Amino acid sequence: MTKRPRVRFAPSPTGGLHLGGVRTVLYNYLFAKKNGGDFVLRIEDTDQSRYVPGAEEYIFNCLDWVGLTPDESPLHGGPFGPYRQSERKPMYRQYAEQLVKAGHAYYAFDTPEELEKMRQDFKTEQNPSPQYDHTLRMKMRNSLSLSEAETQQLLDSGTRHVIRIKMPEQETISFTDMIRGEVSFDTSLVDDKVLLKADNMPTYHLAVVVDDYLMQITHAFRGEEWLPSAPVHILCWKYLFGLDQMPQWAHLPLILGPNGKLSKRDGAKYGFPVFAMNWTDPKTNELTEGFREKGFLPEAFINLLALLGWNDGTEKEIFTKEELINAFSLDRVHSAGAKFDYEKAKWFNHEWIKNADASALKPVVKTILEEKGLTVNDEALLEKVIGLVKDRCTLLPDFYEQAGFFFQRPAVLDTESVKPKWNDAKNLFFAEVIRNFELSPVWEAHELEANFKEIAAANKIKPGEVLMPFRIMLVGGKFGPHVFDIAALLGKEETIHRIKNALSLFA
RNA sequence: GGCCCGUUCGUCUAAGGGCUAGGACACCACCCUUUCACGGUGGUGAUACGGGUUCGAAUCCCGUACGGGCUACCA
Repeated sequence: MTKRPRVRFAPSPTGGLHLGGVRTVLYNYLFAKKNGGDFVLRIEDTDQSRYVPGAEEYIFNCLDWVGLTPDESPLHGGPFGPYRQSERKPMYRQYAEQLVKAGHAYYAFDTPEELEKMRQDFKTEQNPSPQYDHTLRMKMRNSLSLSEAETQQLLDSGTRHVIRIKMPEQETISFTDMIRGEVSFDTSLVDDKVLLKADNMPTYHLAVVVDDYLMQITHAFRGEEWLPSAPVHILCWKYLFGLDQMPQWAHLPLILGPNGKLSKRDGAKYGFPVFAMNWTDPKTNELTEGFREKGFLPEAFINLLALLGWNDGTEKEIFTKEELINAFSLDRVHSAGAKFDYEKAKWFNHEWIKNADASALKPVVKTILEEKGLTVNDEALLEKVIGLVKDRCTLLPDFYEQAGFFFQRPAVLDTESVKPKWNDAKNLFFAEVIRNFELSPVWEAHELEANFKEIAAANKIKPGEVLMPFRIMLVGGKFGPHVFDIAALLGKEETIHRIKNALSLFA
């Protein structure tokens, strides 16, 4: 009986894909998959002046990276195409005309200059931004204020014009939002929004209802910033297709930055990514950093986004995509905006790295090490190294700091931490360690540690005095996993080489 | 200015009339660790305010304050 759910994400390809955008995709996707429905991606490219080359492809790459693949899209096709609004251009005018004929919309001939003049002329302290609404429309040049003959004449002569919705004067529009419940608006306070632009492209307001209808969308999710224009869309639905055809709406809470709606500026200012992946503005060449390049795992990214405004009612916080699909429900989405906390975001990533199998991490870690100029030719070693250090990596590039010394001898050693307390006894001790290691038949961490400590005891040296120098010999500084684990993985030859080399520097 | 939405630790949140208001991040302390992390234990820390309704309100209602969004031939 109930229709198969169809949801859609409708970005405009004007730049990088924002955190909030990805979360909207995610909630759409989760809802669709949870309820056995379809997830449609539609490109809202009705503003030709804002066309940005590469932005659409970028969006697809982002979705690919996070693994939220649409069932229908300009790229994947589907039975309701085309999925790019610019390619649907011829469809829209008839609906706008239909509204004019029914008396719900009208032609408006005002030029941008005239509109600007109106805004200036009627601007007062009480009303800083005058609207093109029922109080003003008879003072403007449109098919309501002009005679039929004048209107026809303007139309016939090909005068540039738009079609505006005629908002009723005394009506209350209300609907039930899936997240915030009953919401209502007084139509006398809403302006006569443009539905069809002078270039025959629809505005968002017309396009969203026409396309949602034509694409048989059952549930429409979007950011809360759209709430104020909901009455326009609802009226269009009512006049064009009937309210019983209208999808159910859910206005998602906003993701906030330190001051208001999170913007890419916030990212630059406070040092965290806002876009899913790196985005370079083709005009300015300005690069905005993305979560992927910052070193986030896509699974972690999805996970942290899901929990920004939603929870399953338990204390569980780490979810795989499948678990999210299973647990997701819109009525557990918060209605209040959520401030983005980068520290918590990093914690999610750390959890995912810690819990990941070393083998699963191997390809991406290898890429990172190689990008930093290291050569990795022993895959088995790499896997062991990852297993050893992943607990201390929060972001993927941390693997370079934590594991780089396995693949490259440390360029500089922290000799200052050793030299002041260095003496002949230690020299002799390490000489003996070298002899012992050279003869050691087995090369294994516990064995090495036992031998090391035996030699220390025999030389009346406390292990604590030589452990740190040993570490610095191998890794260059005071960091890394257990020294003997490091030595074990480094191998006999390399370990001894590093001891000898360091000895010459410490003396 | 107008309209709309919102308000529980610094942050993300749980608790849909009945508990010492719970968890997580961050922070602090201790333990583990002869490095740094991981891990473990504990701690600091919140119902914006004022009125109702009720035997009883974080929870329901009203007002105030504060925050956010919108107010384009942009989405």
